[in-house]
Amino acid sequence: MTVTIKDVAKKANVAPSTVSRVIADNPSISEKTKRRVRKVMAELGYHPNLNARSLANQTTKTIGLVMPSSASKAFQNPFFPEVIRGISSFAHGEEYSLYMSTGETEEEIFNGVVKMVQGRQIGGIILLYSRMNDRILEYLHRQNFPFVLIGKPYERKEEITYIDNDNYVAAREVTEYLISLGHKRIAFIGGDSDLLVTKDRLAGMADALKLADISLPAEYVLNLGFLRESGQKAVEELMTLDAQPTAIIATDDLIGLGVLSALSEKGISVPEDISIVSFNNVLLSEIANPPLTTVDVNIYQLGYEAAKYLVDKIEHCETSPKCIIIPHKLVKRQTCNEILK
Amino acid sequence: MTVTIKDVAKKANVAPSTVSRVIADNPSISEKTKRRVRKVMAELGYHPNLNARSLANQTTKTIGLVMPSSASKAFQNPFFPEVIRGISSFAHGEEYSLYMSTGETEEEIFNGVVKMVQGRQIGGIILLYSRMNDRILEYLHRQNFPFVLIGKPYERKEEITYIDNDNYVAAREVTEYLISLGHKRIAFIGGDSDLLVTKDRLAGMADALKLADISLPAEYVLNLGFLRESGQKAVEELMTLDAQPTAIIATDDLIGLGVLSALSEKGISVPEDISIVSFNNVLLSEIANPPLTTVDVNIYQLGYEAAKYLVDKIEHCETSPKCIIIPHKLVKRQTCNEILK
DNA sequence: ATGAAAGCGCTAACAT
DNA sequence: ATGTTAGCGCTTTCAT
Repeated sequence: MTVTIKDVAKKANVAPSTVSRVIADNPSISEKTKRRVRKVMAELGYHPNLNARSLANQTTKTIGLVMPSSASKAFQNPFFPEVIRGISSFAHGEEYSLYMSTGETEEEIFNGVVKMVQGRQIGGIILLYSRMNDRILEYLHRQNFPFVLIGKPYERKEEITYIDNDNYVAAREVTEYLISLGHKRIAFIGGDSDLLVTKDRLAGMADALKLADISLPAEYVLNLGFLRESGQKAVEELMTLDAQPTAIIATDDLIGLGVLSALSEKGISVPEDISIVSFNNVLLSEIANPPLTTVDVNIYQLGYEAAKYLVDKIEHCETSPKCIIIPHKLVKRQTCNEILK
Repeated sequence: MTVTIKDVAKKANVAPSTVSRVIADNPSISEKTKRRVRKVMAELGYHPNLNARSLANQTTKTIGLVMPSSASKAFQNPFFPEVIRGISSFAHGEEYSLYMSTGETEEEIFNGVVKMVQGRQIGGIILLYSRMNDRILEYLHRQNFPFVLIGKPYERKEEITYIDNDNYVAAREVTEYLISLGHKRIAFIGGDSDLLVTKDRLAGMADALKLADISLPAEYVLNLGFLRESGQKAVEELMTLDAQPTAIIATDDLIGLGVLSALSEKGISVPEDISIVSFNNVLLSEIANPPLTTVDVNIYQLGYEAAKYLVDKIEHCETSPKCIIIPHKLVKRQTCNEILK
């Protein structure tokens, strides 16, 4: 039924191995037979069975993707499509495809990873998030299976290849910017507190503040998850304070949006009454109303480089771990005002 | 190095075929040996090589996903993560995984599809978009390869299984709602005009208008792609008109957001000066400022059902094409006002 | 209830 | 430069 390498071989009067070599463009086959074989392949509509190939040579040109538990709606964050676009773009150039397992809980996801690793379905893995004490990361590292991390490893930084922004510096810059505008009461709204981005950005902010001799009261630091409610709840809490902040740093555009909308519901105007800076520069931060001032972290690039270094690892057995830092850039739009007093 | 079925067989003192049967939970193996074999599998940390399995039995539990050309940033629309979440959820229950090829241009995507189909990497395909004259759809249909469509086929409706909303009715309802609020000058901003959703929604709106004896001038119908600019440009055009619309129907929340922000830039307030309804009820429509009145099309459900019917097709050779309509619901938030005059 | 053996479609020594 | 052959790890008749 399906046309195999044998059919091609027969029709082209060569051995199956020759056909195989033609597919691999092996230099030891004469141009003449190559042409002939290729012609037959086209005529017959031959396409290699990739399972058979993978089985025979113990490799597969596919990359596994691991997202944070999709049950958590974090997945709705446009960050992910965008990293994937970056990954996909590099992958395509190298003829790699992408594979996703389908768990929802942490346990299921872990099992999915084991299954695709041991089941030999993928040649390497990209972790699209980074959190503390990650079981999956532990497993991959122990297995010595090729993987790269988007974000920063919690421990063993020297043994793991990861692609990240300099979130510490980015947050520092953002804070300094706010300070330069005259802000002294600056609040921080983060995503999940076990995510490393959250930690790094908070650290950067705290240091910038300290350097400027500005205090960061505990009530100004909120970690409420990555979603809308995060922004909403944060605003509730912040606004009951005696000393209300004049500026807010949100670790994610989605949170920034939530803050924006919560503020507007309360009749507080941005940037007149309060300034906001968020992170990521997702498409919709520009559509926001008013458009968000945000740190462009080059999401696409994060994905692209991740794929690149992973393929490197897979194909060239590139084993020495690397740390790749993608540049960021503050995009000033309309949510920050100077404070005069 | 890797532990195979033979290793297990040896250690459990049975034949490889027996192990294979244990994996398949074949009833003709005694519970006793099943237990024994399973124990050995656990001890050895055995995991089946899925390539080998696929090769041997010519099936594979993975679903291919096809998105619209990711070069077009349509992919940034949170619609996709959400459908995928739905797909993933059902798929997981059936132990299916997901596979994506990585093309960017139409041509590349098409080749990717052929490769995964002929390469026997996937057992079926879900098309996450539906447009006119789609080459991929043609191909799959001709090959008689199991696939389902999210959206509506342009032709041969009776031969294709598709999951869709009743976009025509939804648009009618939305329009009637607007009419009931007193609006008579209603504009339509659609995504790509060769997408079938756009057509259906426009048709529904047009009919509702006709029924109410309200005209729909050509200048009121804009199709400018799915993105932010779409909303922006549309507002530009609409606002130069002599008879400016008092309400806008946008076929997508992202467009709705764009409109919102463009309007606010011009100092036009929503819903006081102009009303907006959009479609999809993506997470961020709720975060919008003001929160968007939108049609919840149950994106997750679209994905879930798509996966369900695809698996049905694959496993039970369910061949008779079906049309599944997912219910929609108008979610009234804060972008529509009554018009008094 | 279990084993032996052939074969899925391909690659990779090893020959020639 | 090309053919022969033996697997890759699994499933599945066909025996027993």
